Amino acid sequence: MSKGVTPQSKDYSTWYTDVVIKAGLADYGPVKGTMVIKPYGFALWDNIKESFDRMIKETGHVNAYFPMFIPKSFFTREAKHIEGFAKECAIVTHTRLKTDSDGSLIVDPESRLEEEVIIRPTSETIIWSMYKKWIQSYRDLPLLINQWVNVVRWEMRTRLFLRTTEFLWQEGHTAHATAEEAEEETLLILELYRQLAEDFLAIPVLTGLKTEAEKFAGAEKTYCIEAMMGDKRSLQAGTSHYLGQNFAKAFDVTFQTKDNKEDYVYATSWGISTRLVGAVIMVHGDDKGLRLPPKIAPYQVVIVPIARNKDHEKLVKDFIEPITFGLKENNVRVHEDWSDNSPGFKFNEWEMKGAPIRMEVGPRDVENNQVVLVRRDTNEKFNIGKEDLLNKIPTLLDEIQLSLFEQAKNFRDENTHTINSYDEFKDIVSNGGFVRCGWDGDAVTETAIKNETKATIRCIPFDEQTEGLSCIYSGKPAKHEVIYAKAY
RNA sequence: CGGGGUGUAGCGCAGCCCGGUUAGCGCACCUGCUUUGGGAGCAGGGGGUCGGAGGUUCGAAUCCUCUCACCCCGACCA
Repeated sequence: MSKGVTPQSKDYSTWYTDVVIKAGLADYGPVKGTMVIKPYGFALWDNIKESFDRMIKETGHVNAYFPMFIPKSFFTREAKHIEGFAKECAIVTHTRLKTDSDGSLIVDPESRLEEEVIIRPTSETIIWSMYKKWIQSYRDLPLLINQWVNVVRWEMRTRLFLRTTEFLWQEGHTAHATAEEAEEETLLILELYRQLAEDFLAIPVLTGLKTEAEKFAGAEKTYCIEAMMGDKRSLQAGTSHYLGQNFAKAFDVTFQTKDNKEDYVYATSWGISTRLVGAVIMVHGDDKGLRLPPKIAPYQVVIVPIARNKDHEKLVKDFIEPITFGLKENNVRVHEDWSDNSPGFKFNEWEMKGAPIRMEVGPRDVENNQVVLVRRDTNEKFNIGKEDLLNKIPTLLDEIQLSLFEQAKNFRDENTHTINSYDEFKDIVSNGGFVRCGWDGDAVTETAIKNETKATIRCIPFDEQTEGLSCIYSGKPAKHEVIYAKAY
């Protein structure tokens, strides 16, 4: 195994894969497109999960579990929904294996299912089939259910965390008595996603609405958070859908209103996935590897002891012990690396793994009653007295969290352009970056631009300014100001 | 699904053209000693149905046929 990773400037996607593998986040599974999330990578997902789980519980949502197997017939109910997912479904057709006459293992043809079962690519259909049973009156509403599960979308090309055949996510599915309330819910969740991304993952995001072409199959409106990766391409980091009455009608979910009338239920659904781990890697990572925001880092402080002999070892160990204890008392996730590797190796290793703070402790430090701290975000290296540590570390972690966000935000802003001509547009888009420009609102224009440049409308931002703006392609008056970029 | 490529130790590869000792190298791994403030050194060691099947041959990693798998590039997706 070679040292280091392929530099970003040489080949960004190889850099990405190198980091994922060498930082020990994930590995390839035996079936094409599958991924094993290793403990260090899963810790990241666990932290994201815990944080968001807390947010939705504080806003009245509850967790449940629905089966991963969905009757095929459910998918025929909502026309656009089936159209959106038909091409990437895994289907269970048999329930048994048997040994053939020549000793090989085969699918038992006798075990063929009468109705095939679809492995969920998303759970709207099965959830709404159940909601039909659970909802009778306005008193049953709103119904605010979420689940943390795996889903399967059979993809042609895959990339670890960003696009895999099976991935983990949360999917929220809510039912409401009015359209207004459902829309409010959609936007509330979008705001929670924004907070999660910005305050927790230190990833600045644009919020806005997807165009008709880009919205979720079966939705009335799709809102999204959209982030710029280190190669200036865009990544959809979370989506929140207002479903109107589409699924209620497809699954015949009605309720009695206060004034004793019958109406279809209004719905939302929303999701974030393990793709967010990919976003963290690509937004913050550098040529040394990961740079993890402290709030998500499995270890916020990694202590590298330096000892030339057994005496030193004992000296350093005794010195570190109360530090580790004190940090843990202060809810700092700290790790002592006593592995057999050389200090130099450990420095590189923990830089690869993105630990926000490295603490070096050797005999010299013990003698001076101090330690050496190194910030992963700035490479800044400094000495600090032992007695100041417990105060300084939490502050420093906050600083790193903020500094990573600021760096990412500056990068995005520097690479976001407002432009006046289509030539300029093509130029910027081909070199990577966001373009903010006018769009006449016509799907034909959208498709034409996509075919000519491979860039898509990432979102119609909430803060759009259409006054005096004209369409970058057709020259007609702009219906919307939009963000264009090449996307993952 | 169209185009290109690769299968030899855990990983990365050489050997193949031109068949011939016991299939080799780097990294990783194991043991021991010396080391440790930016990827340590030396010595010893373990590990292979050469992707699979068939064929040619006295003899196949090497030549022929078939097959399987995976990777990269183009149309869809969180």
